[in-house]
Amino acid sequence: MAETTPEPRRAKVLPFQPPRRRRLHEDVADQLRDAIFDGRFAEGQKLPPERELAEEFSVNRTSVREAIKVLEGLGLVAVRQGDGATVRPRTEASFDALPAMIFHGNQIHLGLLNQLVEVMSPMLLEMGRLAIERHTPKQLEALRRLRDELAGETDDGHAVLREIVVLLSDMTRNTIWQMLARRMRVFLEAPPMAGARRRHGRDPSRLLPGIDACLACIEAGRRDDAVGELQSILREIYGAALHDARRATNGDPSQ
Amino acid sequence: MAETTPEPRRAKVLPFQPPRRRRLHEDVADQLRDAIFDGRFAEGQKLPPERELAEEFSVNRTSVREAIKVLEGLGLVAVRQGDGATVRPRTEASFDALPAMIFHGNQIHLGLLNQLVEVMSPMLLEMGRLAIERHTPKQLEALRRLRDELAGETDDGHAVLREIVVLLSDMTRNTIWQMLARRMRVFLEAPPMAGARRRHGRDPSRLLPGIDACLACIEAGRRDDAVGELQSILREIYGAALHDARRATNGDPSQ
DNA sequence: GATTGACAATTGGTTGGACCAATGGAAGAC
DNA sequence: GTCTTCCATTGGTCCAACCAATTGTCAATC
Repeated sequence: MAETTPEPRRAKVLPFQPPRRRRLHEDVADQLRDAIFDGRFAEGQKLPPERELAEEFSVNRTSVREAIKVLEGLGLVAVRQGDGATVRPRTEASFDALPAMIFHGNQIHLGLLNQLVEVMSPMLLEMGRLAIERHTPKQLEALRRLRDELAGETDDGHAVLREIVVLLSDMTRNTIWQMLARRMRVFLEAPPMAGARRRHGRDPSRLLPGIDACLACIEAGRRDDAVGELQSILREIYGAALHDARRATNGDPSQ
Repeated sequence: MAETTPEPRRAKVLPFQPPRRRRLHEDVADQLRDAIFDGRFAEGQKLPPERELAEEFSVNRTSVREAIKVLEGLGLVAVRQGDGATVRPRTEASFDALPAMIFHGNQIHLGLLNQLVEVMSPMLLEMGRLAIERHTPKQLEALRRLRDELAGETDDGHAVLREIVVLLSDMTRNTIWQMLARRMRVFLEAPPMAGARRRHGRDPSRLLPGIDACLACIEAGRRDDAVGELQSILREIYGAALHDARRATNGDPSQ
């Protein structure tokens, strides 16, 4: 496991995605899901019978069933034997359905994204507060390493940022926060958001002064000040994200 | 739809549950899920092949596949063709898996429940803050009606409390909060939690003074004071819930 | 005429079996 | 040793059939 050459490790040229062979039912599920969000299947309305959908999609009924099972898991439809699959109210949906609700094709549902930020903003601040309160020296050291990585040459500063959020969640010693932080990556890595950031996003290294200030406060034992710095950083991040999203949907010239 | 007899509406004799015929794959999924949480399948370990599980459960391979699809949706396993289904780290799980993680058979995972309260406590307070800020007169009226329902004879005060939380989420005019509040019901209605409350729970009407105080502050336009009252109410609720849960797991004499 | 009960069509649930496709390790070639 | 080839394992898809719940219909009954 020990590197023979101590020189800085090679940065990945591109963030290649593993080819992840798409399964049929995933394709079917995505199309049905989008149809629901489009309103082509309204709340309370019934999906066509499985046998009919199978013919329409030109796949076996099995694949349609698996797709509907996914939608059921997302809380988008309720299935009853003898009856059919009924579209449930949007507010009953699972959080796992949120990315698809917000990122629609290449469009971004700005209203929902704003609402999400409104919810997550105080949440992340609270998470940071706990992290500052409970971290171990070893974790603080890891945080400093990530800070240095952000400062040095890195192929994807945004990825480092995500790592920082995950590390903060670990610092809270709270499993729920850990789950939350890890689930959040799904939003940040959603293609429309990642694309917008790639085209319009500012360099994450702009956050370094704030991070350094926050670290300094932590080391000095001034926790409240550290939380204040954290709040500034979060505001900056949210602002940038919303800005990128807005530009991505309102006529993007570079697209 | 108008009642011909204006007398108080009949209270349901029993909280009958619809028979909800259990589907095979749900049973299989539950057993596998519990096996994962028990540690019978550790992180990184592989589940037995579908064909083997089918034989073990004495069901068709299709049912096993649907069950595994559910686990995949919950983020508990990762499936790869040609390889198998690998158990993922607990922190990667979906929130939808949380109820099963916390309520295990008749036991309650007190540690996790505490962590959940730690996360939800500031969240709900923030939700209430928005509700107080943005509510419409009509919604406030609905809130007063729920308050009166809690004060009068009601068959299930806890159900009314849940209604109040949902109403508060609607007041925020934020879809994400609405989804959150509605998803939360799953936790509160989980059999072990509901049972503990039925056996040890105090009457929710004890919260009436706090609720009235909060309403008074809202009407007087003193929002900050209203939030303060809300905080007291939440603390009371959390305390009671944790108390009930503790008694439910630590040798319950009435059981 | 209203209610009840039997019936049939519709639709999801389950089964068994077959074959395709990706993975990973084992055997063999160099 | 290293690389390639091959094959057993395992998930993915398909097909055809039958079971089971739901719903509406319609005749029998009161």
